[in-house]
Amino acid sequence: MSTSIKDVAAQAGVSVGTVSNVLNHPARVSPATVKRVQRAIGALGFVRNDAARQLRAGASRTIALIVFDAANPFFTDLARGAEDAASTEGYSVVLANTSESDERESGYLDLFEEQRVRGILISPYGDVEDRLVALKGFGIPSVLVDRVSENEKFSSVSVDDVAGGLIAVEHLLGQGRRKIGFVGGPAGIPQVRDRRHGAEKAVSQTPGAALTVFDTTATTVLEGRRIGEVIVGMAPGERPDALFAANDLVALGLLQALVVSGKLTVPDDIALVGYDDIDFATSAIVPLTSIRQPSALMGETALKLLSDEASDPQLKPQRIIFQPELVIRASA
Amino acid sequence: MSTSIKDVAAQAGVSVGTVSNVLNHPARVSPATVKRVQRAIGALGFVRNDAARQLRAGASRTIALIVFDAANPFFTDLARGAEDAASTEGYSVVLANTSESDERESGYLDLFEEQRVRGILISPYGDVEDRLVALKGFGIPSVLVDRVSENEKFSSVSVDDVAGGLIAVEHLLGQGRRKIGFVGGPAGIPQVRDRRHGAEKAVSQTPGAALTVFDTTATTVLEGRRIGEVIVGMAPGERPDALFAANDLVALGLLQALVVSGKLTVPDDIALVGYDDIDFATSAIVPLTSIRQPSALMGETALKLLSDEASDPQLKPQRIIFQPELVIRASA
DNA sequence: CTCGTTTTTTGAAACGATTCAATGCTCTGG
DNA sequence: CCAGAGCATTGAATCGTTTCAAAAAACGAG
Repeated sequence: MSTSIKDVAAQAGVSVGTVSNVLNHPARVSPATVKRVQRAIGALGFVRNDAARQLRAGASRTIALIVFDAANPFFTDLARGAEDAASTEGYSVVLANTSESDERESGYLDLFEEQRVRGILISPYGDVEDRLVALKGFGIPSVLVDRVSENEKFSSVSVDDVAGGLIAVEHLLGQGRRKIGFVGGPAGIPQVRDRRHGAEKAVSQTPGAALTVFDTTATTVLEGRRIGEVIVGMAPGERPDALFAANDLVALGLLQALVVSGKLTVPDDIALVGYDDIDFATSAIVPLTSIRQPSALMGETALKLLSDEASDPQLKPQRIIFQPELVIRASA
Repeated sequence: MSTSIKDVAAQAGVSVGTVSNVLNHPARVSPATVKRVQRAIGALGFVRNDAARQLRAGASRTIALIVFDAANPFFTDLARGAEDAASTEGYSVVLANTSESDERESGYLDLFEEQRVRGILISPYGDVEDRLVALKGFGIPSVLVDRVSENEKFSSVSVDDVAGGLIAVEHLLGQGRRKIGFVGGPAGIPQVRDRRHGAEKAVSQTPGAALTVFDTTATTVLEGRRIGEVIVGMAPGERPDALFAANDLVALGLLQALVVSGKLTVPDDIALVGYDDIDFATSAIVPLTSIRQPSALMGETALKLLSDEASDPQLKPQRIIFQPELVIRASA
């Protein structure tokens, strides 16, 4: 049906081996022949059949990136970093969004296993480490992103959330605030837990400082608003003079509730620090001080680790932990 | 290296043809044999090699979705719709994000052509119709999303943005507002142009109504804020009593500027309608009245069209246009 | 002009599945 | 007991590349 390498060979008057060499190792072929073959390719509109190539060559040039929430700006930034790195290394990245479904996550793992992708970048949703071990045995390496490997079997790229919580609250303490509120939850989420631990650590190092925890059922704008209203309703003596939110969505919700009330100003009455430094943080009513994670760099790094592991499967797993960074704006 | 269908056949004591039938046409094989083969598959940890399958069978079960901004909630919703539909039709969807780069868009088209994907869902960024025509001749159909096909060669799924503009402004007029402001730009973007045309149409149908256009350089929160400050600074007599924003980001920016000024209230002094109904619209300071596009449904529909076209290439292109819907909240 | 070396080209053998005509087997009815 | 129908199974051919040992061609030195 479609033109194959054989047709190209006939058209150019060379053997199929030569055409293949033009495609994959041009240096081995004389310049004149290269030109002739390329002309034939152009004339016939030949497109290499990747399935056949992969079947024979064994390895694909595709890397899969599996995330559980493609809508989260953090992941889209990370994806962009991975794509950039991939294109310089000669790989292509395809994205799979599992929409927080175990079933779909496992379905995509099946798909990519059948496709024999070169490697998998994954921010796991369900419990997939066993599955990834099997894939590794099968010759498909993985690198975890935004999550460290529990059994040390995989390389991972993540951020030190304890440090993030620490610098956020240290910043608030440094401005003389003493009654700190931590807003976030549920406590089961590793990221939330770590950020809170960092906050507790900072408070415990400063005499006279205290931390109150406001638990949320999710890290959303709505939950932030709910807590914000609670705080507005508190007696002035009880009320925190600074808030650290588990992420920027929660922080934006808090901000809205405080501003709308008309009773409290940010940062004069209450200072506020968020987490993630999403685009919206800059353009909030009061531009938000936040903790930035190097999302694109994380994607880039993860891809490089994966690429290294793909070329040398013996490589032992590396754990890379980035340090977050405080971005000071108007809210604290 | 890894186990092949041949190993499974040996283990189960059947021929390779039978193993293949178990995998693809279980009905043709006796139940006892199916069971025996499946046991062998399990014991050996066999995973079908998709490259070999595709090489022989000709067609892949993968559909590519190419978008130029994976961070836009509209596209992530659309992707979710497409994925849902795909899984019921037995396809898998992989995402490619071109990040508004012509070069990358064309690179992904190359990749998917080599991979012989079953079809392509694309929200084009650059000028790729010629490229898509070539792909079609090659046996790979495409369906355009959120953009109609200029040359009628492709099926498309989009939204009637003129109608969207019309119902938005009719709603404002219905509340007695007469001095309408349209905020959006640049005028070159098809979506912006159409929404504005709809607004003009509504105004022209109502005696005494007038439309002022506030041009923006991009549809962002920042630009919305900028215009919002301009409007706050206008003399009360000149000032619009209602605003229609080209999208929700602009609307949120406007809202922030108006609220922060403390001089104007929404919706009493100025009513406000946005477009897209993004998640943030609900949780804005004043919950935003907006125009909703059925993004997930659009993805679902596009995938079905593509699936139909994949099974019958003769099918003539269909143009499906959804009607947008007014979602009334507090801002107008 | 010849011999040895290097560069270029050749072509057949994989890769691992699917397909399909051919064969083997099991019933059923006469 | 046999012919014929209907299932189940077989296995060789095939898809379009890449690979690599071997052949051919080109080149240089003596």
